[in-house]
Amino acid sequence: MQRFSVPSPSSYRLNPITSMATRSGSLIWFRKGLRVHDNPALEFASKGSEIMYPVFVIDPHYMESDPSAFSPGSSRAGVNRIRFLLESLKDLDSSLKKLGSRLLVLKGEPGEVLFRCLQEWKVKRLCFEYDTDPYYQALDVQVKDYASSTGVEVFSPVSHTLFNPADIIEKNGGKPPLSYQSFLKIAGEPSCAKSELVMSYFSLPPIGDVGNLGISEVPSLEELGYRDDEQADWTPFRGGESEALKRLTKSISDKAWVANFEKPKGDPSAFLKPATTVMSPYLKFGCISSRYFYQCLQNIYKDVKKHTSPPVSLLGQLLWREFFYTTAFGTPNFDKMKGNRICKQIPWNEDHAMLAAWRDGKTGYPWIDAIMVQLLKWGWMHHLARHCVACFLTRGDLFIHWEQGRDVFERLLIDSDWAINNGNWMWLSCSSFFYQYNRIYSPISFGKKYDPDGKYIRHFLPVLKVYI
DNA sequence: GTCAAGTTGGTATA
DNA sequence: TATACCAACTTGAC
Repeated sequence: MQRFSVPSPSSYRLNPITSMATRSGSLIWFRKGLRVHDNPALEFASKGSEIMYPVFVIDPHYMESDPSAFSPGSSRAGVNRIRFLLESLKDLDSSLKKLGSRLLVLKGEPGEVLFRCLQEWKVKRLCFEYDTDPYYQALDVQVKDYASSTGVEVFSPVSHTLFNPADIIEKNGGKPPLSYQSFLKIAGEPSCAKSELVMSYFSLPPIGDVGNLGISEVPSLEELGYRDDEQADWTPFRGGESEALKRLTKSISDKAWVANFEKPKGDPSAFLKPATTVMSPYLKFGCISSRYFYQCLQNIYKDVKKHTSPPVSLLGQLLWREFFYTTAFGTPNFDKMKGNRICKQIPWNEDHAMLAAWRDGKTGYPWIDAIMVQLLKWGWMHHLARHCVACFLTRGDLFIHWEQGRDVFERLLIDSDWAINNGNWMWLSCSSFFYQYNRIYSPISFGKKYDPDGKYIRHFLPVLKVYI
């Protein structure tokens, strides 16, 4: 069980630093974790290093425009998420510049680019946040092998999540808990509950000689091959750590709201002022630290007489994220029906025309179509709205494979997260975690309940304005 | 074997 | 407007 033996961040700190006399400096490789605050990889890279190379690698497959895709974007991501990522990188670059550093942007296949950097710059340390997604699990093995074979010390702390999923799986006897309540019991309190987080710096080490590796500034959308008129109604959510911290501060400024938050009671049709914090895209890219978010919530809970609890509370939402990260990490083929031991095997229908109608917001059910248009235009919709369209596509109405709905969400959501997206699609299709298939979200009455005047539907389906 | 499980719709009742 | 309750379901945890 090699993949579960990941040391905790604290044990890394105790390791002696083994530097080679001929090497100097460190390289911090940003992937997620696009922030300065509470970033242990950045902290370790900057400590005791005279020079530091902050690197982000643009993978053209992920970032560059693919005109053959079903919506504007790259082959793997919608343009809303690409833009969110670019904004996050610009903000990170600007924060680093204020501290005497900058973001070095390189283009190419990430592993190959990184090997070239390590060769050229002869750093003694490579630091990057540990990542449980299969893409990084595979890539990071190669990178770690390469680094250790060339005498580079690797520091890869767990800081994207509150818990190390491997720890929880180990505590549970080698398998992830499959119910939320048992997850809570096993997980207990995260270590960040009592630790102090490094939130800011006076300065960071300067960058060294970058050689001839094709370093650039953070590119614009146009430079990646997108036309600026490609999407008229952009997502209203701006990327970046600064925006994330502002949004968090504002979201939790109303202590009574935080204390009384109950996710199921939110209004999925509220779009001018969403019923939730909309912190998910910032958590996805690590523009905000989940551990800082956790501490902010605990400080508020301490100050109020009573507050809601998981699973429905705001803290409960952070823990849902941990739950899915843990089950995803401990389940082979988590993103597939076949070969996935926790997924019910269901003979789903093949229907490309219906799938396309669902995807493009053309089912004829205004409530369903408005939600899908919000997804296309904004890359975000309320959690319950996601439930409605996922139920509709799978067990509720069309009986189409959850993997096909998952693909559409994965591409279009600005907060698209591998573990959470796959977990929720299995949940909604009654393939795993939840099995009460007789509980169906009505594509008509559910919308009427929350949007009786059709304000939401009219906003995202303006063609209906004349009728309702 | 028993119990509990975040997030349904519809109806009855206060 | 809010709440209670029923119908009819499977599975994980213990």
